Amino acid sequence: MAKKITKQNPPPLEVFSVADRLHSTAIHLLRRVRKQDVASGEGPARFSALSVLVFGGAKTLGELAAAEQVKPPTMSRIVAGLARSKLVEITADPQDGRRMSIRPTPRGVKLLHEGRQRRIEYLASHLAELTAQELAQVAESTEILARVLRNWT
Amino acid sequence: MAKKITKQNPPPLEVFSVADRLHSTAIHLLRRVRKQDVASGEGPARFSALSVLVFGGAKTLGELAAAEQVKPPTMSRIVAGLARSKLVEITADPQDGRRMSIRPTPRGVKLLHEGRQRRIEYLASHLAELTAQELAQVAESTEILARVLRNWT
DNA sequence: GGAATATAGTTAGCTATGCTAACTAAATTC
DNA sequence: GAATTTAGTTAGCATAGCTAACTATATTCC
Repeated sequence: MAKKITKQNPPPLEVFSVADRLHSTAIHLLRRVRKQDVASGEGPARFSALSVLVFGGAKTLGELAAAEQVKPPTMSRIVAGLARSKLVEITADPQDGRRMSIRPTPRGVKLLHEGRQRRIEYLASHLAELTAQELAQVAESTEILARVLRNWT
Repeated sequence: MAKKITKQNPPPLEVFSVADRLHSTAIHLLRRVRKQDVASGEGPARFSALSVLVFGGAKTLGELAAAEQVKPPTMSRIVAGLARSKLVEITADPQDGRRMSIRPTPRGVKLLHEGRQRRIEYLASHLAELTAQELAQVAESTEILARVLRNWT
């Protein structure tokens, strides 16, 4: 197993510097890309929730809230907005009358893919200035961070 | 000079895949870290604007809005909030009565540094699970992306 | 079986952040 | 000195986050 730096040995200064720059870079990257999402008529929170449904299948409201790291009332409103735009449909759980099953409509799937396409094309057009090597580095680093996020408490 | 992929040759599929995962990872990373910022009593937009002032010195409202990529009315309200909390002070420009000069107060500088510390410690505590090699990879990739952002139109 | 408790979601109401449209006030141009 | 431009504000709308308090259904426990 690879050597791991754990919380028992406090992290070296280098980690703080990386954390700081990573944070600032992530903020400014998203601030730009977010505007593309808004062009679809749905805000980023709705978009992100819809993408969980499209790629992860039907979910209850609580599961969606947990996946998106927001509280149930917040997700309740996001889902209400998606339902109003007919991007998701909601059915009652026959086993448990308190639960709802939320699933994307064909319209929802279509809108997600279009928005995703628009956003990715925008980001990709800027990543296109990178060399193949740099792109590979960004790709690898993204996977590393995605793993950190999965282990996040 | 290294081979560059330019907009003249459309980007390969790989770029889209990286763009997509980068976007999703950035969203989820920030969603977690944002909660630490809120713990300081000021929201992320105020925090970010304050950091521009602390590291970049006094600015007019328009300059701040441009730096933060928001419209003037939005920045007007952010600055009003910072002023209400006595984190910035505002003086009129003696040369041009329409312009305002916004600068951080000592209290603002202190709060920024504390919040930054808290947020960075939080992020760093999770980056601490990485090996030195992985951390270096994330660091390098962050610099690459920061460069892309600087060149962004 | 029925009361107490736990769980899933909603409603109400607050704050913050984004926008556009329309305004005020100061500076500049003609 | 009138017209225009520029800097910032105000008003009003929508999204998105929260907590507190509510409803309705399930479960537990006597």
